Amino acid sequence: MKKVTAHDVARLAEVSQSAVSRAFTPGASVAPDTRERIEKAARKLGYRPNAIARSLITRRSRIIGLVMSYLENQFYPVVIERLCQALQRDGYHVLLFISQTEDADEVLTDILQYQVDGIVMASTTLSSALASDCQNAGIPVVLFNRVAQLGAMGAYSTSSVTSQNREGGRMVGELLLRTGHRRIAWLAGAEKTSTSRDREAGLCDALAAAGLALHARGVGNYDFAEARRAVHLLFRDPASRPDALFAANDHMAIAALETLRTELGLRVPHDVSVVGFDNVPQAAWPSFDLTTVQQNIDEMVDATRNLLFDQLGGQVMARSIDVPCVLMERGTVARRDDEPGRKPGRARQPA
Amino acid sequence: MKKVTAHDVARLAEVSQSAVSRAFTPGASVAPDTRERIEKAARKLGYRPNAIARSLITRRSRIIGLVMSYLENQFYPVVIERLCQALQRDGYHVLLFISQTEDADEVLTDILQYQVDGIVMASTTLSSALASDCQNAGIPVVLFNRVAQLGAMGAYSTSSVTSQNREGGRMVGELLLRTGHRRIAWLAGAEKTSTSRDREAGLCDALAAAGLALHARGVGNYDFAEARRAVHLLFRDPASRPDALFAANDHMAIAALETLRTELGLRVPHDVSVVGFDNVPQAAWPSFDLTTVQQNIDEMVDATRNLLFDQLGGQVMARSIDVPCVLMERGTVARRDDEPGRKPGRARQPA
DNA sequence: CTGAAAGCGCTTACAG
DNA sequence: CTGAAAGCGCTTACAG
Repeated sequence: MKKVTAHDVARLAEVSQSAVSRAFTPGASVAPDTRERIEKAARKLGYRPNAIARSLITRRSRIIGLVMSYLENQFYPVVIERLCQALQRDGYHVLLFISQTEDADEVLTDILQYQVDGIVMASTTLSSALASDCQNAGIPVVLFNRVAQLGAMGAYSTSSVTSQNREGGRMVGELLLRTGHRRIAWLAGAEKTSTSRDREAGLCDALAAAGLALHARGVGNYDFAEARRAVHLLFRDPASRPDALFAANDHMAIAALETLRTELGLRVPHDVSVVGFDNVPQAAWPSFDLTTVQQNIDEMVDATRNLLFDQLGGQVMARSIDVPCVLMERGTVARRDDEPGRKPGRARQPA
Repeated sequence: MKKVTAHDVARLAEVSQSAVSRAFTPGASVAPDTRERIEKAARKLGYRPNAIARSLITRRSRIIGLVMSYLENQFYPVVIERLCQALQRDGYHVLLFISQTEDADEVLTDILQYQVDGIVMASTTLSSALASDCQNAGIPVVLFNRVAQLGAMGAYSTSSVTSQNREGGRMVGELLLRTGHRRIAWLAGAEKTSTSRDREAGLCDALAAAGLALHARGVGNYDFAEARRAVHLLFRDPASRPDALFAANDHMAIAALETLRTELGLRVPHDVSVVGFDNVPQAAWPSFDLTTVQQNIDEMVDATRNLLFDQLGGQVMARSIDVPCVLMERGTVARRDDEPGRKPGRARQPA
């Protein structure tokens, strides 16, 4: 029941407590036979160095705070898993916080008390006030899958790791155009997130290059039920029904698929094409076979790790890294070239 | 950049460091105006008490270690989310560890160094040797969704929270029997897990009560791809094809659904009924509409919290709690009463 | 290589 | 109510 400390081990091994500490510090100089005596005593007593005490004196906790807001989207569990494993490999550990909202400010006060060495925020952002607090405290923050909103002054920026979302959106736009779609609808995520905005911007880039604009636009707020409602609205009028729907993430794309098939009696991709973003595990399930844009999680995790550790060292400037994403063509996009009754210039706008 | 400590605040507020500490300790006695001065100074300096230092002196970290092994099964992300939130409400935090295997021994050494106040292990178990280590160290451990394997001596037992898995299995068996199924197959999870064994036992209880036995049995090891292979084997021979398949969890049930429909050309539930266990979010999606047994996560989380906190107090004995689960009847089970060519006694065994 | 000593930032009896 | 002091379990110069 009593916790065994380095002193106890020292006593048993007949050395000083300092020696015990050295024996457990990689690279410290201890004579081989001393080390052996210490290790034997430690084993006998079941001694484990107290990481809390070590953190206090070294002023590094080897803990990274991870803030998440919702795990229903299967993308995030995968992120947690990969990130934890990567960090564990480096001898770091993850203190997990669930924030109810995208704005993680209140959770942060908590985190900071734990003297984390760094913070990664996935699917959440923080106010520029708190970002500057962290900067002052010398705690690196990296946003995962979000980009910092520039503060009023643009004064504090936070490092971030994302996919090349705009490029990804553009790829989808081009695919849809190439396969003959003309009435392309966009299903937005949370409007203020960079992911949703950038992907939409990319889509619009592609459309604009072809002299087109968005045919319609709904907001699903990255939520299953809201996406369902938005799809109902988007497809309410048969006369102006979209021929393709690009959802800001797979979670909503799947909601759309379910709604289109089950509630609206439309066939995908025969009547409508659907594309998502993320490439969550379910996208590959035969029931969905969803065409989507794959976010390269391993590369994103790696970039996060690197940003974190670079900034742990010294006072490095915030940096943003965006990793390429790749189009995963599966079964939810049809070719519409030969679609009967198609009116090519229908949605065309004057440049 | 410099960290601000209680001393800094004390100096500015012109009080002792002890006073500052008291001002941040709920229930400690500080004069109102002193407290005000301190709070003002703290605000000005951006002071946040160092939780690490506090942990060292109070010998309670208010950190709970959470060990998980695989998050692909959507049941676990939901568990993480609820458990984190519940613990955060109590002022505790979660240090998350991902273990590659069901056996979490190696990860535990790590955890123990962090002086966690308690450990919850979900989808993992630990050796009785380590369980006894934890017991000696006074660190409560509760298994979530697993039950302790009794050690060789039966000496150390670990607290656990599960659903009433056997009862759940029995309910499924009875449902299947009631709806006229006779050739009932079982798709096991990982064979050594209590969940898989208990659910199977419940199913067999129900069958035995009707004078039946398992028609066939496969092993999916709680894995999507393995479940798929097992389903192929189970349905290889058309002559002895099961009329119902009960999978040890939804993750495998969905794999079975996909395989049955896409690769084997069977209709569910027309040709085969399928039942799962967990009631993960996807089970409710129209594409699956999976009949399953719902695990009551909130109650399980609550029980976990209570077990943890009971044992935090004193030297309470390990306890096991099993919470009721409920049958969720959806669309993957058919009535087979009027099935043409059915042979009622086909699989009947002598008692 | 090894030990005595200072100190990380707190909490908490103990006096006053 | 408040302060001086001890101490949580370590690490790390500093001498030797």
